[in-house]
Amino acid sequence: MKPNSRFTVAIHVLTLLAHEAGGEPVTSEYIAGSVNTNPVVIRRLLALLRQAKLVRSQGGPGGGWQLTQPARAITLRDVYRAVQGDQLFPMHAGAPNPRCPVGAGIQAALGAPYAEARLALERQLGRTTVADLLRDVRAQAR
Amino acid sequence: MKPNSRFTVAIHVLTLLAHEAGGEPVTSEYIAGSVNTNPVVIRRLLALLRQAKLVRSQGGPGGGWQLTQPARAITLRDVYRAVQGDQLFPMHAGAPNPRCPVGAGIQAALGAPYAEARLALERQLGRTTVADLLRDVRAQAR
DNA sequence: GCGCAACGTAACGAATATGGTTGCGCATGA
DNA sequence: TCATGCGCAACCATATTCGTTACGTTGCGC
Repeated sequence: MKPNSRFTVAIHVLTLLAHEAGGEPVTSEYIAGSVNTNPVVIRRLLALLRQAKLVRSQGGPGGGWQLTQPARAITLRDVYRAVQGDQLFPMHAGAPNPRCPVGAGIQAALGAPYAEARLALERQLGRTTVADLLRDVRAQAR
Repeated sequence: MKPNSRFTVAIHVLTLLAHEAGGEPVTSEYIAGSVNTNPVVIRRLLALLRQAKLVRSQGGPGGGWQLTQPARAITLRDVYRAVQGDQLFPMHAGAPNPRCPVGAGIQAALGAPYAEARLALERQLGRTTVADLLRDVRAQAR
């Protein structure tokens, strides 16, 4: 899948917006230059972040993208939930054989462990904020 | 990313082996019947689990697959590490722009949070064993 | 009102990953 | 020696992602 770099790119973009915060809105073309991709790709991704109310966009000249919250208030958990809609651990492609005792019950049995695993992951992601990353990136630049 | 059902299928297979433990080795064809897929797919997956020393295989008539450890000793963390070789959160496809301060440092800044997130996930997965799942599946069957 | 700048979105294609299938070689045990 | 079952490579179908083009829409400034 698999290579789904949405999460990493989303964090990159938000960190960039935090870096430029306070000035003019940032255009998707500028962002695309930093990520090294196409503006449309960025807009597609930012549409997800806007649904999650992490950013807002403005059309017209002088328009672009801005954070709706201080970077300190945005955790990686928020980003994860905004862009990673699919299941962490997908189930079988086709359903397992219901006539086999294990096949019949395995998916139900996995529900709780999978949910707990996702919670544990999100709990840890909640400990890092975009502000943390921005500080780290700026420290590297020296 | 996505659909990588290897993890779920691997757990299914191990639970099935635990269910049949004590008797004859189980053939990949029989397992494929429970998972509802092709024997070759099962053998490909079991090859990974064998590398991790979770199962052993035997050729010839009466051959098949068996667990190398009691189900109580196999955690979902072991399975995860055996079949999920790739990064949890892939980085950018192409490298970000090194002339942008954020692009230059974001991947390095993400190293620690990503590693901690993976650890948290694995720690939680380590709390469930194949024996737990087998008990759950058998309880459902009643 | 006009025009430009920028987003919004649909449509298409290339590249890649995954899962399924076939085929054939090899080891093993009766 | 022969049938059984694994080992493995090759191939195809499908799905997803990412990139790109194209076109519509919005909002600001003149």
